[in-house]
This record gives sequence, structure tokens and C-alpha cells, in this order.
Amino acid sequence: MKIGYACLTEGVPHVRYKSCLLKNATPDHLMNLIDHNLKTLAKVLDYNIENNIRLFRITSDLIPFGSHPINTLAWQQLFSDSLAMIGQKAKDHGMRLTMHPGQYTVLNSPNEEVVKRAMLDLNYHCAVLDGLGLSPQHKMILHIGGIYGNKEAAMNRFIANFDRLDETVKQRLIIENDDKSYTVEDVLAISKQINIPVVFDNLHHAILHGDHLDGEIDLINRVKQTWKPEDGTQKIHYSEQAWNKKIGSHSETVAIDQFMAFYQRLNRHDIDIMLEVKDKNLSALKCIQATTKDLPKQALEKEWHRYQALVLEHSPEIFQQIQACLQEKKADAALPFYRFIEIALQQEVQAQNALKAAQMIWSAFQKQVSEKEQLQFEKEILKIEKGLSTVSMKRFLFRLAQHYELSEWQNAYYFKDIL
DNA sequence: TGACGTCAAGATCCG
DNA sequence: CGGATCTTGACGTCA
Repeated sequence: MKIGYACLTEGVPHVRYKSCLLKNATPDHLMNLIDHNLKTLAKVLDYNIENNIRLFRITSDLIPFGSHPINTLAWQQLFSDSLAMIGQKAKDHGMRLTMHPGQYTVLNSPNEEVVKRAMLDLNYHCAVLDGLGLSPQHKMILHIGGIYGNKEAAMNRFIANFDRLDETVKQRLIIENDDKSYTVEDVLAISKQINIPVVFDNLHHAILHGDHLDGEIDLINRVKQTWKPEDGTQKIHYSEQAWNKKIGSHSETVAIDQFMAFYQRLNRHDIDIMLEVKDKNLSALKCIQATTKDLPKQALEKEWHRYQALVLEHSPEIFQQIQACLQEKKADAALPFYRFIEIALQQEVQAQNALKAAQMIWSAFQKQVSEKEQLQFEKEILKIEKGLSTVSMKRFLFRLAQHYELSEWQNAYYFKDIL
């Protein structure tokens, strides 16, 4: 079983993808952006490897305007070495990479121009995975598309247009149920015609059906039949509804108890779970650690170190409770640990607690700072006391952590909003 | 014609 | 001038 996350990272320094507006997309600029983005992807894979994350979706924005006529670069050739190196990283560590063309890539449109662009976009996504040198087990996920007043005709159009795709694209393509139009049953019916795997998405399923727990696991096991040996392990999407946001919005974080309940009902290990959640890698790490038997103690301690300042900023009380919890050194501390984290982060940041968090990080390099930095810190303190944003304090502290090469603190989740 | 979703670029405002 | 915050863009469907 692999658990993974989609596209972007939280709290990982120096990984930010770049893009540009259509009007600025000159070949020269695109070259620079692609070069930067590939370096970024390589760093993200390093992060994944280091943190034992073995399932990851690559952002569609890797190559800006990757399927747009404005991008005339032969990027697959120009960056073949770089792509091959990145792909080798993944292969060396058993990492499964996927891609997911967005909601605007519509293969079943009645508009032929839209279909042509969708085919080009699928070619682009496939070219990335091909360029990385990855097998067809590294998939591309697509939704079925629109209804256009006649669902049956729309489904048949999907089937007909699938047939027009390149063989390499067909081998990678998998299809997913959505939250508006196409149920798992619909997608299974299409799958039966074109013989490609189905991705079960739990939240979409819950939205299109009233009570989502009823028969959910049976359905997942039925969907497994669409995965052939050459497709690799069955993959599903897991997400939770964001409270107080509109139906279908992904939650800020995966609520660990809700996930564990699902995991236990699922009761399978021959399955890969892609999380779709705002806090990305943070939830992936959480779910991985919570489901790892005999998790080494240092894994949680490393995680705690990254959470410390962020937790302190939200709740000094829970900060203390977590310290106590970890000192007990019981086995299976992961669940209580993450429960505490979730509760802490729901608390609003008070100025006095923001000060405590800043002080904690400051104390790590207080001894080596210059007088000028001391004065700057005092200025930042005043800003927080006045009730101003903590952003500039965080930027200041992050710069210090970089300057004094305190890599541990650079990885603090405390900095995730300013990276 | 605007909402939808998503992210960063670009624009503008502010001290 | 630099940093903080607001607006725009790129895509297709549907009301």
C-alpha cells in the first residue's frame, strides 16, 4: 500500500513552481520556467523519498502551456537528461507517479475543437510520464466530462473518442467518478467498453449518493476488477468534505480518526490511496505514520519537531500535552499525537502565543545573531504585540534559519505560509 | 454572462 | 522602495 498526495507541498523550502501569462510565453522565458520547474520537481521527489512517501501526483503546470500552441519548444528532447534523471529517482525508490488533467480537459465534448485540445492535453501529460521513462503503471486520471442533455450519447462519445487516442495514452489512462454527473456505475459501464481501470473517489461517491458508507467498500472491491496486472496496484482517491464550505470542497487536513475508520473498513493492503486535501504532504505523512505498524520513535519525534512552533502558536496548552504524550514513549503514540495536532491547529492564533512561537525559534540562534538582527527581532516583536500580521516575523526568522544554516528549523511547518 | 476551482503572476496599495 | 494584499488569467460547462 502506498499513500500519497497531489502536486504541491506545504512547508518544504525552495520548492515553488513558476508559470507565466500567455502574453509573456516566449520560447526563452518558457525554457527558463521549464528548467526551474524540473529542478523543483526533483527536489520534491527528494523530499518524498526522505519522508517515505511513495505515491505522488505531478502537477499539470510542470511544463507551462504544455499543450498550448504557444509552447513550440521540443521540451521533451531539450530536457531529456533532466527528465530521465527525475524518472530514475522515482524508479530507484519504488515511487508511483501519476498525473491528472483538470476539469477543463474534456474528451467527450460535442465540440470537436474541444476534443482536439483534450487529446493534445492528454498527449502532453503522457509525454511527461514517457519522458520520465516510467511504465504504464504510472497513470493519468481523467473525468468523463459533460452531459450535454443526453448522458448516454455523452458516454458513447467518450468511448468513441477514447478510441482515437494514441496507444501510449490509452495504456496510461484511467477514469474517475465525479461529484456532479458520472457515478461509479456510469464509469464502470464505460470501463467495460474500453477496458481501462476505474479510480474510485470516496467524496464524489458520497455526494452523488446520500449515505456514502453503505456499500462503499463493496464498490471499491468491485472496481478492483478493472485493474489488470499490467496496470499495477488499484488506486483510489480519498478526501473529506471541508466543514462550513460548499459541498465537494476538500478539507484542510485529513481527520485522522475518520481516515482510520475508512482504512479499517477497507481492510486491504493491495491498494494505493491518493489523498486530495489542502495540507497535501502533511496529511500524507500523517496517514502513513498512523498506519505504519511499529513506527520507529524517531519518526514521530522528527514530525513533532516540525510541528512544534506551529502548535505553540495556536495552543501552548496542547503543546504541553503533546510533550507529555511523547515522553511517555508508549507504542502507537501516532494516533493521539495527530489528534492533539488537529485540535491545536483549530485554535485561533492569539498575539501572545504568536510571540511564544517566535521566541522559541529565536532562542535557537539567539547566541549567534548580530546586534542588527537583535534590533530587527525587537521590531518584529512590537509588530505582533500591536496585533499586526506574523508574516514579516516569519520571513525574518526563516531568513535567519537559512543564514545560520539551521536546516532543522528551516523545515518547521511554522513557515509553511511564507514559503 | 458569470460561477465554478486552482494556482501563481501581475497590479496596486501602503507605510 | 519593499512588503502586504487584491485582482487577473487560463481552461469548458452549465444555469
